[in-house]
Amino acid sequence: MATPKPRKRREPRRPGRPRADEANQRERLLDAAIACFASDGVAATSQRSIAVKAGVTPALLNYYFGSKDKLLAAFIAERITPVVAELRESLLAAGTEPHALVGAFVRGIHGVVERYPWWPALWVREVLAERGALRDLLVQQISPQVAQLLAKTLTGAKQRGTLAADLDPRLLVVSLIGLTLFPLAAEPIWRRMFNADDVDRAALLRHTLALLDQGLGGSHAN
Amino acid sequence: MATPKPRKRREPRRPGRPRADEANQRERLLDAAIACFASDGVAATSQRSIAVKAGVTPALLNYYFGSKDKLLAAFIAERITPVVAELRESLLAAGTEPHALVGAFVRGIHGVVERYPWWPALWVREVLAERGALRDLLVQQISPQVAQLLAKTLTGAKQRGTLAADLDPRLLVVSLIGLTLFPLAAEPIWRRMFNADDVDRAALLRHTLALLDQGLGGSHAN
DNA sequence: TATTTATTTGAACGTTCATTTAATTTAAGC
DNA sequence: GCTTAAATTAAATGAACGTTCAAATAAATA
Repeated sequence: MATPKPRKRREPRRPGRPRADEANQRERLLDAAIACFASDGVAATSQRSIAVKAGVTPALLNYYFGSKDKLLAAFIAERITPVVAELRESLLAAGTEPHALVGAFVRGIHGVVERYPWWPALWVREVLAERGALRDLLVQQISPQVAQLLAKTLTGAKQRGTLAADLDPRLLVVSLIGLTLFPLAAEPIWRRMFNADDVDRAALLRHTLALLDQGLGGSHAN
Repeated sequence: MATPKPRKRREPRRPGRPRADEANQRERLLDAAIACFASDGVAATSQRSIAVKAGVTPALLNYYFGSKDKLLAAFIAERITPVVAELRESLLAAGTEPHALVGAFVRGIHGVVERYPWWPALWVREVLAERGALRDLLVQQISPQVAQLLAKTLTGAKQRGTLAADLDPRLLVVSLIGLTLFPLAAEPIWRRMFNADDVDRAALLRHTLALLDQGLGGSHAN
């Protein structure tokens, strides 16, 4: 467990306003919630487990957020939406040439994950599931800002011939996400699986860009 | 909902052994469980919700499976493991040339998903999560049979120069899974997102193989 | 036909969940 | 220093959970 346990272990915290240290509880609680969401999934996370991780009682969560639903809403508004807006900006700055655009996307995702390690696991998990907690958000808000933008630009590139003819621009967006988000989400697994301690994020990034650039390469009969 | 509701709707089923129709309850219950697992996640699925979907009481689940844990174990043993073994066979039959091997993998996954539509969503969801219900299974049993086999063969190919030099064979396995399983898991989403009713599974397969074959293609300055 | 065995429910148990309320402690403002 | 406001917990609520068990009903066997 990465999260530090509640500071001292002395007597079990009594009621009452705390001694002025330990400000920004709200942010701490959000952090704890995200950690639980990422490891157990949103639906399977109880307020109790979040509270335990943060070293408080479940009642405090409702003091700050009102309810479980509102806690999720706060998480989305304060920790998801801003990052997506940022990602969109970097795409807009990358222009319309496919290799540059795709590179910007892959690098952009890597950049996000660098700062928010929980991002890919949570994202993959809560979007792909039929009743995932972030699914509606993706389709209604994120997708227009990022995926549609990408697809539109790639469609233009294909018409100009700067994108291979047998690729579907819309499917390429999906492939891109699968090619970046998935390996990052699965990182702990393939590290263990392949004893791949020698591979760092930069190597993963290079590998991904190389695959996108040229495919498998080598000679082949097919 | 795909699962047919309990046949008749008359009076609310009393106790007692049923009238000889409606055999293989066990399989029906497993189907219902899988449907719930796929849409809500394993941890968030209650026995009650499975029972409701199958039109029985929660007690019956425990009659057939003993407990929630054993139900999960039965699901894995009876519905996951056999398919993996099958997939492994098709890889062994594909030989060692990278393009053929990779093609066999991609086609193999598509074949599995054709028969078991719940496969990708469940897989992605329960493996990527830190405490996912299938994670240990993957690392300890599936991975050696499929992923390690792939990685080993690809490593050999790279040494013989039939695989691009700047690809990492182990990471390529991860890329492959991301490139096939992820788009299939996300199918309902990108269909809606891009109004992509014109794209069928065969088109997705062609697109994926094309991307693997040549990358983005087109002309580029980079 | 009589008896045993298999399958199913209803009802109950103790646990955990999200949420509310009252009490408690400290900080902040006057 | 007094009063008010903010932050926190303990305790309580009712709903949902997994599980167990006796009773009920039909099938299978003798």
